[in-house]
Amino acid sequence: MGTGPQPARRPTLERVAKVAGFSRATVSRVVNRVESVDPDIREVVERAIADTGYVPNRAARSLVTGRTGAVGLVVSEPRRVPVGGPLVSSVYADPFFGRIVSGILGELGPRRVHPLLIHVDSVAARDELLARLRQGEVDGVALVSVWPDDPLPELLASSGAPAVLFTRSARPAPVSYVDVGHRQGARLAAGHLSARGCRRVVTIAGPEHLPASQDRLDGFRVAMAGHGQPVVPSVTGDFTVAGGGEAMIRLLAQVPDLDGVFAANDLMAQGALLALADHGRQVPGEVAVIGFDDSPAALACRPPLTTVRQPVEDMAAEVARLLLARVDDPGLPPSSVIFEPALVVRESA
Amino acid sequence: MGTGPQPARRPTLERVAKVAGFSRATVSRVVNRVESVDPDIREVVERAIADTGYVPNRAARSLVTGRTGAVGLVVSEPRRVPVGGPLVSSVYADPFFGRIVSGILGELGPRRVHPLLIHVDSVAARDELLARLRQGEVDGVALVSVWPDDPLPELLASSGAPAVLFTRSARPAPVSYVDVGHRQGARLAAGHLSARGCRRVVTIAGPEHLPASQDRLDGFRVAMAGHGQPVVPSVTGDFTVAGGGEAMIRLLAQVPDLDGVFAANDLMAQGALLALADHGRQVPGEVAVIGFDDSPAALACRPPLTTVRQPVEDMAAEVARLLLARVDDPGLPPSSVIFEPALVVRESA
DNA sequence: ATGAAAGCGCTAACAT
DNA sequence: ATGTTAGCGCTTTCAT
Repeated sequence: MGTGPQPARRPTLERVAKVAGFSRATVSRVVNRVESVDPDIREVVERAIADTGYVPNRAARSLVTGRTGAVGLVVSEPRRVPVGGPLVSSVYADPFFGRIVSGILGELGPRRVHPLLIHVDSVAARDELLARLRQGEVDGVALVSVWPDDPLPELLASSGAPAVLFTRSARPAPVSYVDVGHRQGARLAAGHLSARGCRRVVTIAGPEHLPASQDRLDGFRVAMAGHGQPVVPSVTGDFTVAGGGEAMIRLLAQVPDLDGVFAANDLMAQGALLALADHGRQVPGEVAVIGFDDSPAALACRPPLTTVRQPVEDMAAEVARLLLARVDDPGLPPSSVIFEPALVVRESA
Repeated sequence: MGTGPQPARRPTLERVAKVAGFSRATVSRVVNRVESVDPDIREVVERAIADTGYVPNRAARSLVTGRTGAVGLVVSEPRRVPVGGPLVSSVYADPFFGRIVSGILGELGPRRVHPLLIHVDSVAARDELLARLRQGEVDGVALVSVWPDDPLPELLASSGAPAVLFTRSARPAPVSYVDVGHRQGARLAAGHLSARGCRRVVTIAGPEHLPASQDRLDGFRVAMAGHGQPVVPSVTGDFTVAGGGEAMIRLLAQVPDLDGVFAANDLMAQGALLALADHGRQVPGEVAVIGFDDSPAALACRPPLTTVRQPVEDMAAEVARLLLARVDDPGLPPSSVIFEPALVVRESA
């Protein structure tokens, strides 16, 4: 490799300009695809760029443009262990997170922007995020919050930085968000259970104060009332398999003759299925079970889980689109997109 | 609120200096915690920083220091759908990925560096990553590769940028990596199966050409030979539940009287369990099943899965430590850390 | 259409 | 111990 004795400094615009025989400004224009450049000159410059292996320096560009080309993918969640301890979070292990990452990456990748992963689990971390945002380290933020009553959406809104939430925030705030029709999904589940002839239906709700949990629960209750079951016993779970199992056991004790279960997510439905099997209940014969999400876990259940599908990847892609649009035009007003859920009938109900 | 469409310019060092009545250099020293600053002056400056709400501009700092404070978390995987199609990847939905993220975040967070998520699924994306690395957009890279014979480790090594791999690369390259004792884990599984009295054992291997798959398979075969079973029928799976189920069905057809199964990961073991149940085989009575990973899925299995535990979070944290050390001191030679696997006995074997 | 030159905000020599 | 100053590499008026 013909590199001289000089420490191999990366080629700069200056260098390319020298090689091409034109000014930095012209090379910059070519790099940034500005139209007004003579085709012949452009060609010469492009060759020089290729020859030198030039790549623009992000920091320098950032410094002048005020843009970084990176957005924050923020997961906001209360800390479970004392500060200083290891990071314990079930969010990342939940396939839901992975689906969000896939969707966001799919949309961001082609636009050449990458998400910076930021975990916010304390007030300090929150302040730091806000500071970084103000200071322009990221151009915007996609927020996934599982912190009940999370103040972050409001703070983001008042910071004025481009931000889009994955699911509505608990407290109303003027921020864009992408969500699924939780109530509608719950209604789908209620209708199916009811049509199957279930008359003593129960539900395993998600963590309290999370809008998604609340909406699924309310929606389900209202719909079941419409189907002639005015009271739906409910136990709160934590969106994990273990939590779903425990909730199911309590429900079984509370309503021994239950014949239908609606779990607020697939992982809890899976736990419910396991608990039901442990208690010798036949599914769907004696008890019908419906989950929510249509996560990969739904297929790993026995019997395969009937569930309310949430197009997470598409939703995440929409989050990315909305965010990018706001980074390009900060003046855009907040907007929201609600996706339709769909009932996926398998064997558990 | 009162904020105009123009984001108010952030306070700069200059401004803080003016407010404090000292020079930019002194303020910079305070910000960067340089010792040689008069305590009294430091206090004045600190108040000025608080009053102005100053936050250092990363880009400017980066431009002069050549550091960004961000590292790349790269997932390298061959593309499954044509370029232009959506991003289809099972990697992110695998709890394994989430555990890696948790581990890395836990180590990086306190050091205030954040991972930039980068998906590499084409030669173009690979070149871009390398360019970004050269150009200093990230200070280093943590690589998770599920691309058999991935050339990226070698390219990373020759790029000279700090890089650490999660698991050894297929082709030997002078790069640091963190891994688990695959052969040892496989040996543990073989020993347990054998001690239980299994005599017709089979294995569901991971994708070919991945060192991890190969090592688990070889290690298992060698160990079983030592236990008196010289030939271990094997079918290759793709690390998914569905893949494990299909492999199990083929194995059942091939070796109808099998009495033990070692799956190269928990997801495939889960699939195997499901298939076994569908075929009316009792686990662990008629067939004992052991997985690998000890992922959350292991507990969601029925019966709960006996498996070889891989301390993924700890390993990921070590990846982060090794990487950070190399960012701080680029002269450090490549090193590798191998974690010990452990047999976790539950009910499936 | 192209070039010259002025910074963007910061750190790090070098002076004092 | 503190201040002065010279850039880091780039985009962007403003001239030409």
